[in-house]
Amino acid sequence: MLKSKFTSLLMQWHKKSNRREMPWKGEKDPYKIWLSEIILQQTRVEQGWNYYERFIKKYPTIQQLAKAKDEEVFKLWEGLGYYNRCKNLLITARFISKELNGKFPNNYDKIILLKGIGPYTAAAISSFAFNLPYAVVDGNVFRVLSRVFGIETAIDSNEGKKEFTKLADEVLDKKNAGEYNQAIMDFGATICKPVSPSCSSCVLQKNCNAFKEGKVNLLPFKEKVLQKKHRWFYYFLMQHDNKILVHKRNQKDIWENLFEFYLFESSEQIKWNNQLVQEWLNEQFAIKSAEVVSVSAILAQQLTHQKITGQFIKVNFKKVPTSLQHYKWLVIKKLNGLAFPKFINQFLEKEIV
DNA sequence: AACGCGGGGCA
DNA sequence: TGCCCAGCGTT
Repeated sequence: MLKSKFTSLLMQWHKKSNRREMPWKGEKDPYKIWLSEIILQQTRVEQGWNYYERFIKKYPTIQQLAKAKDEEVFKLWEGLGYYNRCKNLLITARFISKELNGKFPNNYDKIILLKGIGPYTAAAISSFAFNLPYAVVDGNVFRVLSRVFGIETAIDSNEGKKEFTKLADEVLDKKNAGEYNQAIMDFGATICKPVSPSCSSCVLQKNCNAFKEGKVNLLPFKEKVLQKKHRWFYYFLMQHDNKILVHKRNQKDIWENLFEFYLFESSEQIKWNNQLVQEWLNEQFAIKSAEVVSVSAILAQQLTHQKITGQFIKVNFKKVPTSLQHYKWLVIKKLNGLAFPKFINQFLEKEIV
């Protein structure tokens, strides 16, 4: 199909048939567009929707976000995943607030320099807020273009990224970049879906290479295979005097910047029981004044790249061992002010600590 | 250029 | 269970 025909058919579809409403659509405030785009990175619209509304309500301007405390913002981000987005959100809000006098950069080259903003987000902000001619390339765009034009280059290869970026730029409606970008993403999300796309009602069907060749379900093509790790996390809820031991994760690992309890990680399963816990405590902390309160059922969580299995073990110290004195002891009532990973929250929700 | 990073929804 | 989602930073 001619590239110009693709563009005009897509724009016609958008004007006539697309009724996908979202809180940030038609928004012109670059702060709100930026916030929505960060939230939506690798995240479904439905999943990010409420987070967006809570952020805008609590922080209506970038200056207010910039002034917020880290822990408060992470608490609001809790459960959304990819927590580096939240860290970079704060870095960029504070940078713009302090160094740019609160004014969001208004051109692509400056926007893409901001932390947490890559080619996709820079194109999205440039086109939606400033109607600049930059084409977004996200999962939807890879899928639509690979199918319509029958491109089999792997989208997770460097070559593929270049090729699709070039094509995306060629089919962009440069005078209506914002509208076009909305159109192709909505089209990918509602018609040209990953699984069971609506080819029978697709306005591009007659011109779609993948449909003609029967390759719809083979495109887009990926070459990398996901490797999954299995880890065992045993969390000890060390309690003493209405306080509990918490720790902010600070390694380059999952859940960085989130809180957790005292973690004992193992590469294989451990069959804990009261006696084993007691022995382990004696060995680890060389004290006998710890009482094993309870050992939870085995819980599991499936992440994209890892499977976490583990248990929660409550321990009551009559006296805090010296080796734990430099850890952070938090009043239990304040637990709900901290952001925890889902794995921990699924335990806390049904358990009164 | 390759790899690691969450959580949810769907077939 | 496996795949994908309005991707990005690090090494």
